[in-house]
Amino acid sequence: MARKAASLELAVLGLLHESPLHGYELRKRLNLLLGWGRLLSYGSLYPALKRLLRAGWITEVTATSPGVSRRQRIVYQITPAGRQHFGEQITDTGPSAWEDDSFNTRFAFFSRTDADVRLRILEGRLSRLQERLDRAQHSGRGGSGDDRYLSELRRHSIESVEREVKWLTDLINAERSSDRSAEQTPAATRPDQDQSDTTISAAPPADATTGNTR
Amino acid sequence: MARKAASLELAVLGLLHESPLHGYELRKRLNLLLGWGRLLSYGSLYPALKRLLRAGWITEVTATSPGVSRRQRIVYQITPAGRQHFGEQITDTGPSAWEDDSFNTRFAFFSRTDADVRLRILEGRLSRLQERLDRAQHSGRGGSGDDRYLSELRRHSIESVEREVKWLTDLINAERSSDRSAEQTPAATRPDQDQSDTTISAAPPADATTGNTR
DNA sequence: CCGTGATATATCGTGCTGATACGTTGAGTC
DNA sequence: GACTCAACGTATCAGCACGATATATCACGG
Repeated sequence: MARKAASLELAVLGLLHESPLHGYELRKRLNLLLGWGRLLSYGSLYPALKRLLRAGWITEVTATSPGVSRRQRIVYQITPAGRQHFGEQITDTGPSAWEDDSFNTRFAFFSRTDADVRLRILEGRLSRLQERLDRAQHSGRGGSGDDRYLSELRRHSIESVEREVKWLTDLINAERSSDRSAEQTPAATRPDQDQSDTTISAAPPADATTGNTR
Repeated sequence: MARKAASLELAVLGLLHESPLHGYELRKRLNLLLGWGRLLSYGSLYPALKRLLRAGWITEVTATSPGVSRRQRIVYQITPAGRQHFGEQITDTGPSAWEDDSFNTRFAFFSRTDADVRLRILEGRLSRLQERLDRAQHSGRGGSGDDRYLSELRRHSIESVEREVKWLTDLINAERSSDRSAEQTPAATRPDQDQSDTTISAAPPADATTGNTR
């Protein structure tokens, strides 16, 4: 249960891993890190922080002003147990590491992840997207035959997923190269100035899509 | 309240507008129509149907077998009041018609929508996406400075939104053309065989994305 | 006939989302 | 110095989505 909850908690631990933060700042960073669309609400953040407190992964400290302001703020810190938990979770390639939220969170902390784990996660994500693509293409026209707008919507959705697939494929190739040749460029290494690539393009979480979701 | 709920109800009314359906079939079609990612669960569908029943927009009929099977099925039909409500909602360019779910639902029923309303919806959606783009580009590097993976994630997210923007722009131009020249090709009219277009590309709901969302 | 898988209806717990409330701090401005 | 206003900051609530699960019927093959 709580797939999304788990990835939110993981993201919080990841941010606190670097430095202690208070709620407001935490929300801003989370919104930058994940979620370019709808923003994370306090109604999700605070309950998540409480769960983390209960589990002993973080502690809270009431701090009084950093320099000028004497405004009270509640600062959250990660505990050693929390660091350990974060390490286990980020490494865990268990079921569900390829879902939208979970994948994004893990990807955001890739620089703290081992190369082999990175590869496993990228490949898992890739196969998950390919499944979506198959389902979408297989369904063909869905019920309503020849509606122009509907088929345009579908075309665009499929193209989006294809773009996403291409992105992952490039990342995987980059990982493999840097894996073989010592430990060089870890990231994307976009082929060239790109533009006018003959291959297909794919895109984001099918859900959202111009497509999507919802 | 209930942005998502409202768009789900609208989608159900839109499907029932064509023909009566039972729950199982309704779910399948909704999953084709919207949501290429996570599928709609009965835990959302049945409560939505109950809300629609309570409001008097649909009625349920227990049907016994279409041909061979004498299995009981509960078939839902739209009422005249439901048709009217659907017409009002689909035309309503009120606040919130540009959100991910809401926009997708409305777009899916574009062929039953007047040309001027289509344009208003597309333009509203466009400006909403442009806002996202501005926010994302403005934020620049968000806190963590130079993380290779993080910046790659951001780059891809932004590209996705740009692709989405381009899609909408093309659609709007197509609408304007067909608007001026009588009432011809309503849909996309992709420029040519496409591929290797020199312009930038944009994409789906920032949320999902490789970026993403949600 | 018995198992398997698609069809079909329904509910429950967990917790996300958007709205809202309330209070503080700092900067501008007249 | 008093006023306004936006950003900061913590917190809660109603409504509802989601995933899991329970139950049952039907078609088909072995």
